[in-house]
Amino acid sequence: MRYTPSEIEPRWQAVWDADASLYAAEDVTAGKPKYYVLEMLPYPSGQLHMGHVRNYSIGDALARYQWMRGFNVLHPMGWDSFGLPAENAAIKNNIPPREWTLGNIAEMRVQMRRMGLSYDWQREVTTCLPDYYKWNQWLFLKMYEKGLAYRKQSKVNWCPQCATVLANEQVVNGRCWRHEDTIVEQRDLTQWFFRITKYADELLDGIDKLDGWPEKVRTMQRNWIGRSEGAEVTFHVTGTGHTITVFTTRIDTIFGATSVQIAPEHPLAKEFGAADSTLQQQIDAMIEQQKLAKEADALGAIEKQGVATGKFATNPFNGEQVPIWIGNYILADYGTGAIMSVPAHDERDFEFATKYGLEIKRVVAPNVDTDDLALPYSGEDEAVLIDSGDWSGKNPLEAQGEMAAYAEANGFGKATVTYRLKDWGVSRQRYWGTPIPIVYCDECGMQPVPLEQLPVLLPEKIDISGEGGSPLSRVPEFVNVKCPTCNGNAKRETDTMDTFVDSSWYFYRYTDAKNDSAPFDSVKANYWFPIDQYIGGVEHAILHLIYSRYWTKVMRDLGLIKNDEPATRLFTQGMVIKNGAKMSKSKGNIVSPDEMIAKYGADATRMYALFAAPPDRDLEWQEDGVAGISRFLARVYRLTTKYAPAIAAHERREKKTHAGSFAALTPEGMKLLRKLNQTIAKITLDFSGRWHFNTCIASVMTLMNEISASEVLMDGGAIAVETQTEVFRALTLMLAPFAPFLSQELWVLLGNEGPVFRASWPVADTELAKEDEIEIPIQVNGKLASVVRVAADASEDAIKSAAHAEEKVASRLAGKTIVKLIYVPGKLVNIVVK
RNA sequence: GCGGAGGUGGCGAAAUUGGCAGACGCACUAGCUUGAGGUGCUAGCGCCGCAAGGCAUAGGGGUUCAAGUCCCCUCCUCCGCACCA
Repeated sequence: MRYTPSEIEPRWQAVWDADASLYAAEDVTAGKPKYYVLEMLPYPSGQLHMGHVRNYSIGDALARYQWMRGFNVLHPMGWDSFGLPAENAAIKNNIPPREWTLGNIAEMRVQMRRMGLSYDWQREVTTCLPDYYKWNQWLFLKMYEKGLAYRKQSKVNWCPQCATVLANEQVVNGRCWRHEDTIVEQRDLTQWFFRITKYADELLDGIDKLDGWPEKVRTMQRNWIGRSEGAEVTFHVTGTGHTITVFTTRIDTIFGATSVQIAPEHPLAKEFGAADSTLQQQIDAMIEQQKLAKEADALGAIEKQGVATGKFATNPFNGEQVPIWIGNYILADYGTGAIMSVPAHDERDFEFATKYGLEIKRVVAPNVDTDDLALPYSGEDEAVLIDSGDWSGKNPLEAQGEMAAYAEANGFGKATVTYRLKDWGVSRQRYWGTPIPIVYCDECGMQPVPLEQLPVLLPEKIDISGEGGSPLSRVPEFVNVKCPTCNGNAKRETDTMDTFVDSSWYFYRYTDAKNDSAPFDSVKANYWFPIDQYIGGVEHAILHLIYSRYWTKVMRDLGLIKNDEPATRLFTQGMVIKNGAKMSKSKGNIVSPDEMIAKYGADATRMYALFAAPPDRDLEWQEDGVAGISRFLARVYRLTTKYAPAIAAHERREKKTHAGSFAALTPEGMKLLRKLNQTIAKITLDFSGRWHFNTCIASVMTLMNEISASEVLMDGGAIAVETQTEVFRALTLMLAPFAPFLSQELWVLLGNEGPVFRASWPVADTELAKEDEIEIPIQVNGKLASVVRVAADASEDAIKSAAHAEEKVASRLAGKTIVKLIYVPGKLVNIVVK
């Protein structure tokens, strides 16, 4: 019989599609241990791409394996379905966003089913539907109540392409995360923010415990949070009532401060500029320069420039007057927007001071013997303070705490911590997102929409032009509303929420997807959480993955869940590339999954995605490789179906068929069973540990080669039907995580019933797996001379004499003296000669 | 510049604890089969060499009986961060 995936796959797909219970997770009362495996939900663009295929093939293999290992598996899927492409499609093709999106979802769901992915579709979550976004609004209001959602005016990132604001996390190299070629602008706007900074320390400290996450992601998150311990010190501006507070991590060097530098956007700069129009012009130029540099993501590249204000400030530690400068390299939105400049001990300050001829005053010296007294010197631990008043002679690290305490005691400073992390701006001036449930009343001011009035529905009839502000603001029926407090005329908030809000908690909704009285039932969430294995692309390392960690902590503090982190283990799979480059439309190197499936079948396509490289590495898509997998599956099919009738008739369904029949086992059968059990052991190990599916599949291929080589023996009766049963049964089970359609087909042909992935994973018999003969390499001076074949339990002496008996060994030993002989039991012999 | 991951045949890769480098697959070569057309099977396939043998895991050095694996130096590729005081 010929292997025809185009016949087998649709047939089983129809069976599976008709049975919603097939992949359903059991409820929380199931007596089994739970296992929550999750792949990141896709944006429904309408077409699955190879990155998805790879991501889902990994997750599906794991889900099926864990089912076979006896776990209660939760393996859901959903749609991150709000977002701009739907609006763009509406503008371009005049299709309503909802219609376009739901159409895409339907198409992609078909593609996923065609791939045979084992999702529990009863738990499907579609974020753009009111039954989901209602809970976004509900959670928003809970956060509003707790002061975690607030409105403020600030400088925000504006993507002209999206015509909306972006959060800091969504700006990549100064460009929009969705539009690589679009430079993000800076604008002043009033926006809604989530107070993620409140959880900065917990988010940072939690990283240490995420030992199931890739180090790379942990490092990126640490960098992003950017915690910096230091101190604030307040300087009085001479002759005015003003003060300047600086932030420094090196308060110990304050006796070496020779100027104070403030950002051009610092409030005092404005003050100074007001009295001096030349100065104001210089300040304006710097502001413009910083803005442009930020937009070009070249803040680090601008040349340091400054302008002296002519004003002075008093160093509260020693009473010295230092000049106040405005520096183009000082950022208004980090720390206090002002620094003290210590040229002797900071590289940047040194550069600046040298350029403008400012005083350089050494206050730290190395306390170890060194000739290198060059400045700037930034040593801390092996150093000592000099010319620093009462702190002279102290170690800098020690002095830092003391000096901050001193500043605090005297009212001009304190120890403090700053973060690079900023609050999460969530307002979007777009239509296709969750409406922010807030109403503005002339009388009562800002009012939250009462919970019982949720959801605030998106109006269906809307004209999206892509121009001029938030589309919702042009829908009077939406905007005009009665104030929930005074019932007077009021207006709705017309911005919608960032779509990253949707994906911050969607995985909780899977645990109770149809709940219409709460986002989910806490009992259910607490049973399933945390996620045991989360799988997705590394591109979300600081976007989705930091937001969802934050959201988990917020929901915990709202009493909804108990876990501190969403996922115990995270796996970031590599990219799928073609001809050395990431697949993309612009490069024209896209390979369509549908085309692959049509040509080779879903099984071969999925299996290739797992075989071609370890899952964490980039994978070069080679169609010839898919053809190779397809040939392999065809061989499995041909051989299994050849013996299946006899095996099925034999009707041996027990796990350990060989138990009573060892005596009847032929040496040839024994050999095959040995290989089988070695393969089971190898795959089981790789599955539980390193996830190297490529080597798993390679070892199944090796087994298959051995079975092929035994065909004559099976035909001739040298390998009995009992043994055949054992071999083909296990082979089929081992293929189930990788090639679900084929293994299901073979499972039934072998006389079994029910889903193959609910059968038990085979257990390796270590006794059977043992070799009775082993090969021992014989080295002479570390170089391979020969290999001897000996009984597995051969004595050291027997192996040594076998080694000496080898002609090639003897010839290399001739005329030499044996200095030493290394024998590693079961591994090798190395004869060292002179 | 800082941090991380990598560099092994023509290609994707394997070598899990320092112990036969290149499993498995692709491509290629030869033969058989098939007969129309990405068929199946058998054998070969790191490099040099007729062979014996030698040389090979980015390059150089070291430790060891033994190094892809451990240590030191250098080079290259990819990713992240980068005036954050």
